[in-house]
Amino acid sequence: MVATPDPRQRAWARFVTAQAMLLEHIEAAFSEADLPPLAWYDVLWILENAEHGRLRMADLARKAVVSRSNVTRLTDRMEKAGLVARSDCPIDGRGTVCELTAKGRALRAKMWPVYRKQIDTLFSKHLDSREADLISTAFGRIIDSSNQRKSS
Amino acid sequence: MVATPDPRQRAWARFVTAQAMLLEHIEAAFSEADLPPLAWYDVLWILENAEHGRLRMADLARKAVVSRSNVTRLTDRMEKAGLVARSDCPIDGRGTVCELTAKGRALRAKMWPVYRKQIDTLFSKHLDSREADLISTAFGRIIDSSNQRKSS
DNA sequence: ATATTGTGGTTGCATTTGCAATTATAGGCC
DNA sequence: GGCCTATAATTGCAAATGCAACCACAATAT
Repeated sequence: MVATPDPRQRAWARFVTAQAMLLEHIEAAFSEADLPPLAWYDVLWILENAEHGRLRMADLARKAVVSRSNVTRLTDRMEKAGLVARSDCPIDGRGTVCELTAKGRALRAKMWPVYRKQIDTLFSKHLDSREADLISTAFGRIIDSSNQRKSS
Repeated sequence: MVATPDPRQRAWARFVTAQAMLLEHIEAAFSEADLPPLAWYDVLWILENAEHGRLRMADLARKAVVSRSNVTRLTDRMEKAGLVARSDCPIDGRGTVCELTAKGRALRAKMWPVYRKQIDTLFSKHLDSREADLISTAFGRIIDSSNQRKSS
């Protein structure tokens, strides 16, 4: 490996590499526990924290950072598995609301310990709380700025 | 959004979200410039920094953090595009070495300014050098530990 | 009211990915 | 040498993804 001169570029490179490596471990852990992939967890978690456990498709897509069509297919599968339910939006005839079911809630609760364990051993374990706070605030800035570019 | 109590878990959440958002922007930038996806850049860059611009398939897979079969397909496409060339490994009859071509080198050079611009505006711009260093070292630890888990 | 333009969501199709075989060779052991 | 197991890389097939249409309805203008 050649040294990247700029510390920010090195940070970027490690950021990308770490992400890829950790996701691999996490998906493997879910798979070994006969649980669905991380993307499902994300959707369940987002819905669980939304008002009444429901969200419009587009909002769900934005929060989960996936494309519209992708969230359609994702919820197709999850609906088939009984984890969410779709219904027409009462205030917008075009819209659809995606709602968490009790089964979905239960699955999220079941997935969390597996996920948490991976986060702890792969990630949290290697950070002191000062570092964690710094990473949070720095990435918070990055996310905000990236969000603003959405309009373009 | 509900507040995640543990600062490390919040850091994790933002880490994952930021990654997804930034990759979206970066892929879009490559696409708009009629350039191939980031995965190709990664392979080209890895080869360019390897001895003689060549690497065994398995090593390439490890460095690029992709599965074996995936790297096979990736190099299939890149070979078809004339960016890399495969040949039998002289010291291991099973092996294949993947070598960067002049065309591949040229494409990497052409992609870099586009990539760099995205890294700068989306990522580097929001970090001071102290933060960048901290992120580098923290993620360096995380990557090392994750690598050690590979053996299991 | 009617036309026009915009937005929400889904679908079709091509590309890409992941996983489980499969093939070919290496390396140790007898 | 012959046998057994392990490793390198590829392939087939199913699943997931991205993109460009597409349909239905909303919102605005006239």
